[in-house]
Amino acid sequence: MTRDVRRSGCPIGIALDLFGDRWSLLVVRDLLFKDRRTFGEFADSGEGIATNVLADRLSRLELAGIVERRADAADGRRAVYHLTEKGFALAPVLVEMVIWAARHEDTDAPPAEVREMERHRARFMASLRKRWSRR
Amino acid sequence: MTRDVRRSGCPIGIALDLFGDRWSLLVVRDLLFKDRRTFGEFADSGEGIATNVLADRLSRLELAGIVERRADAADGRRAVYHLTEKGFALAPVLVEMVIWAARHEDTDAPPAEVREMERHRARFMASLRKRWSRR
DNA sequence: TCAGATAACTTGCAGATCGCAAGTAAGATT
DNA sequence: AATCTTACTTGCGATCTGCAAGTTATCTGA
Repeated sequence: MTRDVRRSGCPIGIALDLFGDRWSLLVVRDLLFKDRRTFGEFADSGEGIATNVLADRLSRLELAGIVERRADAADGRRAVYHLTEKGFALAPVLVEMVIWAARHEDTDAPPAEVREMERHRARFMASLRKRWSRR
Repeated sequence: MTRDVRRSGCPIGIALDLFGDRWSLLVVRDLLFKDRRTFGEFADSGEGIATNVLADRLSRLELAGIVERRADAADGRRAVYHLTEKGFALAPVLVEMVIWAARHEDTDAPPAEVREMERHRARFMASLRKRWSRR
């Protein structure tokens, strides 16, 4: 991923500079919807990201201020990742992606949940924020 | 881009299989917000996509049913691309990306327009749909 | 009518990135 | 002390990207 230069001032271009690839948003998804927080949990999240690529994405996301890395006080080996406010603010993007994919592709998303997030976006966002805020 | 296999049933994973890269959503953006419709217009859209990559992305987007390619009746050289309904349905994803980037990065997006799309999402979507429907 | 232009790609190639397997280093567990 | 776990890093072949230069079909102006 060669995007160390910002190629335009277009907000979509800039966003894609930061997370326009196969993996970055999957990490954000893990942090937002699943309760995965560690390197190992991301690596085992089922889609088969290579560990070198995962390490690269985590450091890019951290550099972008989307993710924050904290050392685990209880276990010195462990690093715990969290979404920053800026990272959490990507939730609407992910929610719209889920709604889109659920409608137009064949997914595993439970239809009831998708309908809930679609019809009561604000309520759903509030519940996400609640979970996120006790990070 | 090697994503000819669907790696999971996760809606976000599936969405990223289809457009998780640096360029695909920029083509959708050009079709949705700018009025670019031809290969040459996409190629000259400023972010510097290589023509071989553009050709690849257009054919993938077409295969995914996001974009439709039509021969121009008036000019036999020209191909005109359009968003399908499925492609247009990505508008909320792009809108949320614009809002996110405008708030968290330094972009060229006019603040007034961003505020408009943020405070009156439904109205903004309706105006986009109107433009799109006379495609 | 025919010699350019033009549009939409395709090709070739070097360099960057990816996926995979196998390390490594530091800290925890037994 | 030996082993396990966790978070990475390294090496390498395969794939993808960016860049420049074609190619083909169609249009346009003299």
